[in-house]
Amino acid sequence: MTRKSGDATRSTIRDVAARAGVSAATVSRVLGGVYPVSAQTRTRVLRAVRELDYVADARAKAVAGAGTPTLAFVLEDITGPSFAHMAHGVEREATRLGHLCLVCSTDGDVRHELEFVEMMRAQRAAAVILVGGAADTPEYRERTRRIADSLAAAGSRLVLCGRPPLGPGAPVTVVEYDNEGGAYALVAHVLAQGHRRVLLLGGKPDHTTALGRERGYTGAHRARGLDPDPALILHGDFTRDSGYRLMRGALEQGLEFTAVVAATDMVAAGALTALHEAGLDVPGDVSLAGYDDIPFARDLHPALTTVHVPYEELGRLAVRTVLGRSPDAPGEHLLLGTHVVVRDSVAGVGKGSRAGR
Amino acid sequence: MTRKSGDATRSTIRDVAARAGVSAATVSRVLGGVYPVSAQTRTRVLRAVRELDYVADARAKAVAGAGTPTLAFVLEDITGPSFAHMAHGVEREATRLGHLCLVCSTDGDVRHELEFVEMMRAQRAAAVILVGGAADTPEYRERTRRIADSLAAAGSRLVLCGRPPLGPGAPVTVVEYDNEGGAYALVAHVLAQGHRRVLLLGGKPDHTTALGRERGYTGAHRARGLDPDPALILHGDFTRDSGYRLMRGALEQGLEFTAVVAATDMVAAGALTALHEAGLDVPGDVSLAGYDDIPFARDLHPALTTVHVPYEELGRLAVRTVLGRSPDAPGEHLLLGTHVVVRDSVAGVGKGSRAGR
DNA sequence: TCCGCACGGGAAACCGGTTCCCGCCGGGTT
DNA sequence: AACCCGGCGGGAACCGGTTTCCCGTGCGGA
Repeated sequence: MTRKSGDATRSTIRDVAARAGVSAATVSRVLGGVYPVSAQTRTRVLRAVRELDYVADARAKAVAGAGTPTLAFVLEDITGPSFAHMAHGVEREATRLGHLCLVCSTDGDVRHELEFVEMMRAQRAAAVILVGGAADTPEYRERTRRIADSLAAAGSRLVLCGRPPLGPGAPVTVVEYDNEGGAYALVAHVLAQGHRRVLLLGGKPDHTTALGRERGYTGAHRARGLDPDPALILHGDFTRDSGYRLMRGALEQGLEFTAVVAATDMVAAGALTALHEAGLDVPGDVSLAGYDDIPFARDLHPALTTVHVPYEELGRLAVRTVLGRSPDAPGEHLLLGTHVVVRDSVAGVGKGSRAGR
Repeated sequence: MTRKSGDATRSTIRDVAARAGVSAATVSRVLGGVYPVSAQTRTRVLRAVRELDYVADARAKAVAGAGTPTLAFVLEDITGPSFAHMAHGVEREATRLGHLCLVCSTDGDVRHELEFVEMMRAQRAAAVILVGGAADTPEYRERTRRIADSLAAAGSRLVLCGRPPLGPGAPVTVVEYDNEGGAYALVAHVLAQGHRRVLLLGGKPDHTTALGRERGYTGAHRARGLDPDPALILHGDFTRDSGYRLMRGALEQGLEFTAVVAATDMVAAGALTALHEAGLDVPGDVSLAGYDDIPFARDLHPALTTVHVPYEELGRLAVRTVLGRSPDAPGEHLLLGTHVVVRDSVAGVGKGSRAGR
């Protein structure tokens, strides 16, 4: 009777051993590398492996203590350009170092984040990398702290990538960038052009990233002895649609401003078309700035002034820092620099009509 | 002596059993769900689990035959918007169905693709999803065919997502979209506006996706009895920078054309900037169209006419189709529709100066 | 009172690998 | 000729779970 189609039988190491006429231990040694094996045995085993198209079960290896551990990263939405770049950095560096990557996206749901981390713990991931910001509430801190402890106790480690530390003593590796500083420099640049009423199209009110950028906005004002009008701070999320809606709303509402600072380039993109639709010229009537420096920022018209964030580097650093590190070493904190890249969307004030009615 | 910090000891099921005063089998049963266990025993076990913060090792479960298999997807670069959307679809549907996702990016290197698939086979992934196009050479087909067979023999399955089938009889699930049809409709739309010399900013010459779009371009011409000038077909890749470079080159070279069709929206974005830098108005002087309908296509100025591809749906379908399917069922082939979305970047010919010198 | 059955739980085999430990065998030394 | 030593390979324990098989107990019915 021939092999019925559908028998989908993987061969095990013992099948290989039987076919090569040796023991399973020997097969393992041939494949494993270092243990001395005679040339003749080796070729017999390798032939059997080839004939059976055998590949050792990575999970069984892992259980037995061999095998390279996998890395896990959890992010909100792989679709966001900055997330994607961080993820890319993580993934590249991980595979360069020979690790596989598990990925989960939470869609912004905190419960999912929790579930995923639990799953990653079950997978015995070498590290769990939380990519991107999060809603910063007391419960969040406490919960994340517990996760970090739990991971550390299991020999793994939590990494916060693009998210601020939890507080002293948490067994967490933090790799973030100077979020506030970037916003500060950007807004300072805008103010230096003479703008005094600059609209902030922010993110969710308690989101760490949004918060940092908002602090930079406020700080840059204060540094000039200015007090930003709270009415000029709007909240949405980091999507293109949010920028569009917020901008339309502000326009319809007759808010007065001469410049707009968007929380992200995507938000800026949406805001830009809203501005265009309202017949306003950028930067003639209104100046506009973004944040993130995603690749197509220069393809907007006018090319978008924004702040550059080394997202990919961030991801790479996250994995490089966390691997080869004792699981319960004290927290480590890396802070990467940002810089504003000046293009054409911010100009001096008072060169055109003015927004608002 | 207290627990020294650094002992990073995971607890095993036997630890839990010992603490609860039962056997490991019982712990497994309590956690597993269905087997009858007395209420008292259950609570004792659960308490021990909680006290030890125990999580069962997913890899050990997998070896023992329990546990949910993971899914794997391999793509070129998570950073590309269309890739990201497919990945998102895959990931969302997979977690909805309770599966974890492994991700690898090949950076366009075929050898990496091969390595990764081998790794996924070692991981005993339920399915391996190849996301996005690839260079279509005879070796590619043969190699991929072998991979498919090998995966099928191991009870897994290869899925091609956004990539054409390999030929008859391959144990492969294909979920793609009407790449050629979309390009055909788009170029037909451009031709209908009176354009006769339309420049194609294509992808790599033998890339499946690029090829399909090129076929659509040619087909639309032929259908009108036109013969496209080969000099108007340029090759690059799918990035923004490629579009920019190609467009600049075409302009400097003095190529004659009244419309530009870009292989992707990203390419179109780069091309648009090059056009603007050359002082040309779009669509006054030159019409421009893209492909993919990525979210910010409408934020370019003018808003980009493009073809919409249901990328996320594609990813979702890929996992839904492949799960709950016998591993060596005959090949299945799903083809999703595309449609052109008309915005402002394509206008009638002869309304402005003209590109080329 | 005795039998049988359902219920709950333990021992052990198993999943597919790795690795420790030991024994065999051939060759060089004394 | 006896001894020792080193290179190879096999048996078995182990990793951390699941599942089969079996047994002791307590209960209800005859």
